[in-house]
Amino acid sequence: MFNKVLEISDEDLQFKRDSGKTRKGERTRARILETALKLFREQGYEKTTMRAIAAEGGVSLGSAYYYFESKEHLVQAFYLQTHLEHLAACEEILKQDSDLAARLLGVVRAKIETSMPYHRFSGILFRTAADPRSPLSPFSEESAPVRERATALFREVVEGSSLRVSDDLRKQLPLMLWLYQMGVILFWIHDRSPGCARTHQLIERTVEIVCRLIRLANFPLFRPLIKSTLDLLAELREATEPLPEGGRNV
Amino acid sequence: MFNKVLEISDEDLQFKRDSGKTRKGERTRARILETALKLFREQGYEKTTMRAIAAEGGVSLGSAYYYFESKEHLVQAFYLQTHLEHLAACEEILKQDSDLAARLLGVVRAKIETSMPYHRFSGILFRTAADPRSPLSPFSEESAPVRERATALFREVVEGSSLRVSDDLRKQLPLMLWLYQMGVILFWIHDRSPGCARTHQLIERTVEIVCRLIRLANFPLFRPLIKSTLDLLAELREATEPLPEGGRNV
DNA sequence: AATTAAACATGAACGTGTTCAAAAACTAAT
DNA sequence: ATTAGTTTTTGAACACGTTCATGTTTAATT
Repeated sequence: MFNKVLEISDEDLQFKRDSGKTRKGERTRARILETALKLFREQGYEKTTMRAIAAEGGVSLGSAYYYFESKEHLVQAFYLQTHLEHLAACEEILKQDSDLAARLLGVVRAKIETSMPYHRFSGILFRTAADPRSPLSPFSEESAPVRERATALFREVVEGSSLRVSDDLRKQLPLMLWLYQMGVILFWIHDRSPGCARTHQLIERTVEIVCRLIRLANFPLFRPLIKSTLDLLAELREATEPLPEGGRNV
Repeated sequence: MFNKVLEISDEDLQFKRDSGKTRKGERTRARILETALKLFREQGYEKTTMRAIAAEGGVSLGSAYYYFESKEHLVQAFYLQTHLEHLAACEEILKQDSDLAARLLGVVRAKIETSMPYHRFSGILFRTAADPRSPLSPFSEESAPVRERATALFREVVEGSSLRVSDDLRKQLPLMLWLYQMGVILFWIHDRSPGCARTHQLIERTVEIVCRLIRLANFPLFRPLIKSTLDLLAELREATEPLPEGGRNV
C-alpha cells in the first residue's frame, strides 16, 4: 500500500558505494552532507563554499570531493531529503481517503510546505534542474528513480481516491499530476508574497480546475481529444524511458 | 499591423547607454558581443572563457566587463538576437492569414528552427532563465519588455486568425500560447533525437490539441471551467505586473 | 590652448570550484 | 609481523569568473 511508496532504499540514497566495505566512510560522508545542508540553509548556496563545508565538517577539501562529485551533487542529496519529508507529510493525508481533490490538494500543499524552509535556496535547485545536461535534471536518466517515486506518489493519490475514469487516463494521470506539481513549484519559486500566500491561493484554485477537467474527461464530447492527448503522452514516455521492451508498460 | 510587433527599439537592445555620448564605445561593445556569440556557437558556453572573448575581440579582460556586467549578460544579448530572427521568420508566415492552427504551428516551428543552430547552447540559457533571481528569467522585471513582445507576437497570431471565441478568452490567449511555447522549448532542449524530429512531432500534435481545446471552449458545458481559469490567469497577471491603478481583489 | 571630468582600458589579484599526485590509514593474506 | 593492495585523506595547483586600483583617451568648457 502506501508504505511501498514511502520506502526509500539505501541504493537510492547512494549512501553505500559497493558492498559492506565502508563504515567509517559512511559517517564521514554523512557529516559532510549534514554540514553542507546546514550551511546552505544558513547562508544560501552561493555564499557557501566547498572550503567552508570541508572546514566546518572537519575534513579536507579533497575529502569533500572524494565523497561528492561536485557541489551540485550535494544539492541532489538535499533534494532527496525534502522528498522524504514530503512523503512523510503525505502519509497522514493519504491515509484518510477522501475524494481526489482533497488528496491532490493535500499532497501539493505538503510539497510546498515541506520545501518552505528552503524557499530562497530552491531557486538554485530549479536552475540546475532545468539544464538538460545536468544529472540533477528531473528528466535525466540519473534521477529516474526519484522521478518514478514521485509519480508513484501521485499514483497513490489517484488509486486511493474514489475517482472513476477510463483506464487509459488513469494510467497517465500520475505523470500529468506530477507535471502539474512542477508547474506549481515553478510558480512558488518566483513567489515573493508574504508566506507565499499567492502560491497557496494558486494551489487551491488550480486543484479545483484540474479535478473538474478530469471529471469532464468522461464526457463523450471530449473523448477524442483525451484520446489523442493520452496517446501522445504514452509515445513520449516510450522514447524517454528506453526500457527493454516487454516488462511493465509504464 | 505586424510591423508594430517586429519593431525593436535601440533601448530594448541596450546598445545605447545614455544619449549621443558614446561612439567608439558602441563599436567596442558590438565587437565584444560579436566575438562572444561566435565563440559560443563554436565551442559552447562553458568552454568559452571571458579571457578568450577578450583576446579574440582584441580588448582586455577588464574591458569586456566594462561593457557587460557578467558572462550571463552576454547570453541575454544572444537571446535577444534569436528573438529578432524569430520575428523575421514569422513575418512571412503570418502575412498569409489562415486559420489559427496553421498560424500557431508556423510560429512555434519557426521558434525552434531559428533556435536550432544553438541547440547545444540553449540549455545554459534555459538554466539561467529558471533562476528567479536572475534578471534573465522570463518572469523577471528586467525582461518585461521582451516578454511583452513575445506575447504581442502571439496576440498577432490570435487576432489575425479567423478564430471566434469570447472576448475574455481572446484576451488571455496570447499569454497562454506563449507559455505553451515555453513548454515546447523545454522539451526541445532535452530532445536528443536526430534533427530534433521528436520536437517537431510534438509540435504538430500539440498544436492540434491546443486548437481543439480552444474550439471546445465555446461549448456551454465548459464555460464555468473556462471562466474560473481565465479569472485566475487575470489575477495572476495583475499581481505580477503591478500597474499603478489598483482595483481587483488579490 | 589649457583644464577638467567623464568615458574607456588595463592586467594583476582575489576567491571560487575542481583536479591530482602522493601520502596516510586501513584491510587482508602470507 | 610483513607484505601487498585498497580505501581514504590531504593540500598544493589549476583555470575560471570577477573585481579593482590605476592608467589612458576623449570631449566639452574655459
